[in-house]
Amino acid sequence: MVMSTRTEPETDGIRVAVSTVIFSLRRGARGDRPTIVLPLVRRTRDPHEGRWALPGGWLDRTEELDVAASRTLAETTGLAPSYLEQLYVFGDVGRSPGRVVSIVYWALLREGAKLPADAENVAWFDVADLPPLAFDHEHIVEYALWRLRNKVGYSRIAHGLLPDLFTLAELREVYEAILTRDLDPANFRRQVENSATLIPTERFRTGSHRPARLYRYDQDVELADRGPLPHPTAPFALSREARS
Amino acid sequence: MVMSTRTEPETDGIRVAVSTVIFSLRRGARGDRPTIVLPLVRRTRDPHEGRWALPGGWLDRTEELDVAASRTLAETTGLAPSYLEQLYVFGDVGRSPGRVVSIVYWALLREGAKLPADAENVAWFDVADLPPLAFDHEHIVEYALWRLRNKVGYSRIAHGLLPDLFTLAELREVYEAILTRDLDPANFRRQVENSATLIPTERFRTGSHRPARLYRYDQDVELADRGPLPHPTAPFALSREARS
DNA sequence: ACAAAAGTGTTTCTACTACACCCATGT
DNA sequence: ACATGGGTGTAGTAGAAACACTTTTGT
Repeated sequence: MVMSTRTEPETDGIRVAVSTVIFSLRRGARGDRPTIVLPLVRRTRDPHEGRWALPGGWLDRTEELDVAASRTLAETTGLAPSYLEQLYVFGDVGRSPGRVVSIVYWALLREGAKLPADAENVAWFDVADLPPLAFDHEHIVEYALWRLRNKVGYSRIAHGLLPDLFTLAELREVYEAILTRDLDPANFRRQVENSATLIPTERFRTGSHRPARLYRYDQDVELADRGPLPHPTAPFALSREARS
Repeated sequence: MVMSTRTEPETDGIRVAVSTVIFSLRRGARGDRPTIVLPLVRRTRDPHEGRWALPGGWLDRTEELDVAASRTLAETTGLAPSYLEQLYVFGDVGRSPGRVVSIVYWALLREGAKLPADAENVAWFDVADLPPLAFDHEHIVEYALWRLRNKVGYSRIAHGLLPDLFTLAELREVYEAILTRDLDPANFRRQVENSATLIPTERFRTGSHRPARLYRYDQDVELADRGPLPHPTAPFALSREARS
């Protein structure tokens, strides 16, 4: 360790936090377009007490970054994400008392995620109708939505919001919810069929009108191209502890 | 401040560093395709002493993130970048002794950047022919190159490597250097002309064969779409202190 | 029978590609 | 004059968009 008696720039006292923007899907009344929702946590202590904020926490010294994101995600929702990616680092000097550098991830949860029964001060919000948020979290959510809308155009990321089996109409509705505009069902069908990322099954969704074929993921295709970055550490399977 | 006597996860002792991958352009013998180059710093102290590393330094508690990136960039090259963007945060537990979270930026410098005369232990390297690097900097450079190659396809980012006036052939050579493949001059011309991001001037580059028209940037068009992110803080004009 | 969603066919439009060709200058 | 890079023209191709149409179910 190099010690110096000169007055040097102060590099200690910077705290590192990890937060996650968690997107999921909520289907409303039958026939309505589904909406993108995210869970927020009501703050119970000082800066911005009472305001809604992104789930997060302090980074532990021995904890990988994506594990920290998965951990806070699991603590909030009790679930493991179907997709997790680093979003951005927000570290403006004035964004929080003291100097806090927030490493923000964004994640997808499959449709129908339920908050654990013991979850207090946690609630789902429609991204189109958010309350005032703590810190600069409104900007963060806005940027995460921008990233999601971009990524949906050139990757299979929308599949991360759906269960294992789904119809093409359900997949299209996910795209429509993210892009907030209607898509032509005929052209949409051809595009995803030509992309060779879906496997048709012999099962059908009945109950209304003509049955629709169910599709499933091609597990060999990644949800999104992450470039040369390594894959995230497998999140510890908090939601799978119950299996036999 | 909330104090606790329980044994809690340790969140102190994490250090925050800022590094920058700085790309510029080097033209070789006349007629050869230019190459993408970046400056590296030879480490003079312990972890990986003697190895080449990305320019960087510790984040000061009162310093904005992009200012820290600009600062280390200026300390290394004496110049201000034509483009600066956050790349990624690397924070693996094992990447460095102690826990270091590195916020990495990437930047472009216009062609022909010269290192300051007093620059010791700094040198330019062709990205296609790098020496072994310290820490995980090889992966970082690989990722930055991937981002550059992607971004060149959907933004005007290549202009950040050129001086104010340039020919279409020079611009095309930048694309070819980044993508490492030849482009059709005729089609390339039409693409950039249709993009309405260049303004033709009445000046021409002479000296060989038919003179080529010089173009300049349309200042109103951003180099790259940054989404809803705020623009970087204007880097303090270290290279412009001499004006009047 | 009819409504409504599933699924197919067809035309148009646009953008990129390949490549032939002409233009203007230095040697 | 001729070689060379600057610059234009044009036909072919692939994919997206628009929309008419057929199919299959529930009521």
